[in-house]
Amino acid sequence: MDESARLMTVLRPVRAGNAFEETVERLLQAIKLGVVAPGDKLPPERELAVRLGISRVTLREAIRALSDAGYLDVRRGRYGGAFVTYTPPAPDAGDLRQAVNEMGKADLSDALTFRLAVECGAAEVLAASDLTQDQRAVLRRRIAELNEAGLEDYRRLDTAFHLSIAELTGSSLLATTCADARSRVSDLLNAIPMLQVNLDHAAVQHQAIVDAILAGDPDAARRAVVEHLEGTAALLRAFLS
Amino acid sequence: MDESARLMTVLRPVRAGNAFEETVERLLQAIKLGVVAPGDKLPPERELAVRLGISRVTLREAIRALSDAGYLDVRRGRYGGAFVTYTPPAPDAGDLRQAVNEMGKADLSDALTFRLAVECGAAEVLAASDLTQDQRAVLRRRIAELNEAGLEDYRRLDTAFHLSIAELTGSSLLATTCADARSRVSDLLNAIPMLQVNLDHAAVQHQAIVDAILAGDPDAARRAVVEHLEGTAALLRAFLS
DNA sequence: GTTGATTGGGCTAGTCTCAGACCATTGATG
DNA sequence: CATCAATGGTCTGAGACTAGCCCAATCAAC
Repeated sequence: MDESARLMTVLRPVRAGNAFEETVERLLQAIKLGVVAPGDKLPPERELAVRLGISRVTLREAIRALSDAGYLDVRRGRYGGAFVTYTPPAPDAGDLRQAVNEMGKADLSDALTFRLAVECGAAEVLAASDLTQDQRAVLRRRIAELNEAGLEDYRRLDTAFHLSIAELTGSSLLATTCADARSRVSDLLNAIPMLQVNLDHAAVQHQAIVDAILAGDPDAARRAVVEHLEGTAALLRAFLS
Repeated sequence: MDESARLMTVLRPVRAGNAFEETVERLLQAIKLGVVAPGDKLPPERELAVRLGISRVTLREAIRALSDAGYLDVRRGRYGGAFVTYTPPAPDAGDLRQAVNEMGKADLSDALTFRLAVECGAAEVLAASDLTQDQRAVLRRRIAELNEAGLEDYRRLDTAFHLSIAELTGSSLLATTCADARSRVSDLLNAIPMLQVNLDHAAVQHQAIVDAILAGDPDAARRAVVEHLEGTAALLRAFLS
């Protein structure tokens, strides 16, 4: 509202924390989004440090912290590495209520709005572009994998499906932003009980999104994404005490 | 496409540069987006350092660099400060061609896609929400100011109009993201000659966006934003040699 | 077994960044 | 013209971060 709202927006902190903290956060994002699946290992420290643009010392501190916290199992020697041991906790309504309230009303609303906007934008952009057969195949494969998934893999493959939409636009900025938006609510989504009724609904909605994109209909894509995301968003908002 | 596309997305550099570089970038964003207008001054160093979450020493190095580069005029003593001296260079087709090609085809496409997605998303979210009278008034005021602007202030007020849409959603994440998207193409936009015919078109398109938002029609809002942004996007793409 | 490639573990010297204190300049105000 | 509050300018010691190097453990291949 205020004329100086833009000052707050642009002159915000340059860094979200020190290198160690930001690295922990990033690795946690990779783990929780299932980018490295349980049982898989992170890239070797030397390579990972280069990718993340930090020193190996700092990376090792972050890995150590995640290892201590039970997310990783680090093994030495050839064929060793940092193996992901984390599996999402079983959904629990009590945990959900607690997590939602820990986050705070304003932050939750911010995150949900953000996610809605960027995922809608990504789906629309994709629906508006001329898709190659390969791109169409990726979408179809992701949704097929998701539909065949057991409860074990559902969250990870759901994430993979959603992020694929942004990735297929070819914009890495958009892909990064959608991944960020998803990770801000991933703990909450994981705590939502997975009832068969809801999974069936989600499957129909996922199909509607894909159909709209493949049909090249941005308006339909937007509506499908809104319907899909608003369902969980309304549920989460209801948990605010 | 690749299964490991997500690895590239998530395990990207934790930091875009050192504290000095990131601070210069941020101040430049504030200046080029017109968050601090020419002739205005930045907040006092002590306050700004706290806002940016960096030490005064680092902030001063960044200010010094921008002062040396001619963006700021630093004056000591009471009522002193770092005054913005930068005014966007006169639009020039040659500069534009050069700037577009310096940026590279992939990055330009990425930035344009990103901006399209997030601005569409923001407009849709805003159109889908119940707007207060205050919010409606802000939108109307911004577009009125823009329509009355001289060539001098046009770019700054155009930016203000676009960013207001994201700000009005109440999501600071979304506002930040839109500001980032805009600043990635601001140099290019500034180099586009401002022909009266184009300004007239833009005014009509701006009005269409506001009308759709005020009418609560997300689909119409999306179409209006797409039409508005695709115009300049197509122009920029055409400049790729 | 022995070897060798790959990987995590650890050390050091140097640079970047910070917090806090103090100095220098300016100009409105009395 | 003297005062003084606000602001930029400067210094210092401590801690964070880095690059580069070498050590230690592991295990497939020979």
